[in-house]
Formats: sequence, structure tokens, C-alpha cells
Amino acid sequence: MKPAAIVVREDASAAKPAYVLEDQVGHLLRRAHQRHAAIFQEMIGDAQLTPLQFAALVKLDDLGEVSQNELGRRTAMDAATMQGVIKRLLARGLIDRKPDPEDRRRVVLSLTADGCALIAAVKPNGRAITDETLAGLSEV
Amino acid sequence: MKPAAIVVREDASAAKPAYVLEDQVGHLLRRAHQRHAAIFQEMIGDAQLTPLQFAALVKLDDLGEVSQNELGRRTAMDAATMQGVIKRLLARGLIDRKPDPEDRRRVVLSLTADGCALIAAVKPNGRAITDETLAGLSEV
DNA sequence: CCCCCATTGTTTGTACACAAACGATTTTCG
DNA sequence: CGAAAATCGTTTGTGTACAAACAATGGGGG
Repeated sequence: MKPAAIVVREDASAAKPAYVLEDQVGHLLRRAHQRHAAIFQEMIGDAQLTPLQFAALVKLDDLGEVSQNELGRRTAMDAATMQGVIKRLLARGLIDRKPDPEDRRRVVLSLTADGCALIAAVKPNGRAITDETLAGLSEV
Repeated sequence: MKPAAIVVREDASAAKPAYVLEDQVGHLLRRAHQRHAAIFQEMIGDAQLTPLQFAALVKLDDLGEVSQNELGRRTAMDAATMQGVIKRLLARGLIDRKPDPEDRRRVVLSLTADGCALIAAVKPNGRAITDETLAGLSEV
């Protein structure tokens, strides 16, 4: 029992442990996001509805009427991304869009009856998606 | 001290707590991923290098030579996405591409000297990015 | 040996994601 | 008041992300 004499000198590999892609938060975050997107698509119950479109409808349901940029801020989408999302929701007749009489730069967005009905119908699926995404995770 | 007589009946709001977008894992995952992407871009040290391109180079550095689909599986990118990533890395001269003599369907990818030098130079930044992404998080 | 089937890489189409630049407004402040 | 600054919505360009369909090749099993 005399291991006290053994000294492990720091070598290159000890000073620089391997950079393993699979251990990087960014990579894990990306994969977790991919996995969630797959679960969302499978469970949301409306083949055309994407996560961002769903988020926009939920927020619009909460807020009633909002401008486009304001909705973007509330859902963490930038103005350019919002453009596309709004365009598709308009095309499906789920939201309404009219100029703001108070401010001629703005447009006011709101849910149509169809949008209202759809979001009410799929909200429970949203809960289930959150549950399913978290299912199988161990306690901290 | 007689609150025992008070009974809270389950009403609609109690049965269905509000669906709050900000509390959904999917939304949080998306925002975490956005935040990481911003940190990556700021700290990676090469304005052109994206997270996926970085991941591909790291894996290629680990593996030496691989086919395109194999690299895709190792980095969690599908074949169509891989197309674009490989195209841009080729255009920058960071990777090499040659037909596989063993299997005429395949191509063999490997790092060029430039790619090798670049990945060696930015790997430390990768570590810093992981640290920065996790910085500020509380212990579990 | 040959046909069925899997795999490889490519293309097309849709949908985020964001930087950058733009014209039209509104606000702010000197 | 009036010029500078900020905000609003739009467009363009680049880069993921993935489904779906494709041609070419490879690997069995009958």
C-alpha cells in the first residue's frame, strides 16, 4: 500500500479532455428541439398546424387584438418570421387583419371564429404534447 | 381557527388551469435553442461558421473518413439538410469529397488541411460557448 | 441467377430563423 | 415647430429542417 509515491503529471489529454459533440449543450438542445417538433406534429391533431402557428394562435386567443410586431415579441418570433406565419394563418382563414385607426403603421390581428374554434379544439393536445415531451425524464 | 368547514369546490378554472404559452416545454426549448444560437454566433470566432457546420467538422475530425449519410446520422442531420451543409463546407474548401471505390453509391468525406486548422482553432471557442450557455443557471 | 428490397445521395417544396436594408409613419427632443 | 430617432411592417438573402419522390447501386433469398 504505497501509492502515495505515484504522481500523475498533467499531460495534454488531461489538460484538454476530448471535445465530444454529443456532450455539448447546443447539440443536446438542438436534438431536444427536434424531438419535440416530431411529437408536436404527431399529436397536435391538425396536420397543417406548426408549433409557431399554434403559438401565435394561443397568444392571439389570450390577447384578443394585437399588432403584428407585438404578437411577435410575445411569441419570440422576429418580424420577418412573423410575416410568413401570419400569411399562412390568413390563408387558412384562422385570423383577421385590419389597419389600426390609431396608428397607420400598424395592423391589428385577431382570431376569426374558425381560428377560435380550432385553438379551443387543439389546446388539450398542446397539454398532452408537453406531457409527452417530459415523459420518461427522471426526477432531478 | 375553524377553516376546516371551508370547502373549495372544483370549478371550471380549477379543473382547467390556464394554458400559458410561456410554460410549455416546446416554447422554452425553442427559446433556449435561439439563445444558444445567438451565443454561438457571437463566440465561435468565424462569422461564416454555423452550429451545424461546426458539428460536421468536429465529427469529421473525430472519424477521419465517412460517407455523407453516416456523418448525417452521427450529427443528427437528415440527408437533405446534410446536402446544404456539405455544399457550403466544400465551397469554403474545408472538406474533401471523393467517390468510395468500395461502393459506387457513396462518397467519402474528410477534412482538408484548412478544415483541420480551422476546427483546431475554434474548438476552444466551442467549449467557451457551452460554458456561457450554462452560465447563470442555478444548481438542481 | 434474378428479382425484390434496402441504402445512398439528390431534388423539390414548405416552413422556420434571422440579418440587413427599405419606405412609411410616429415620437421625441432640442 | 422641426429635424433626428424610433417603430412598424416588408422584402431579400442565407441557412437550417424535414417530407416525399427519384435514379443508381448493393445485398440477399428464392
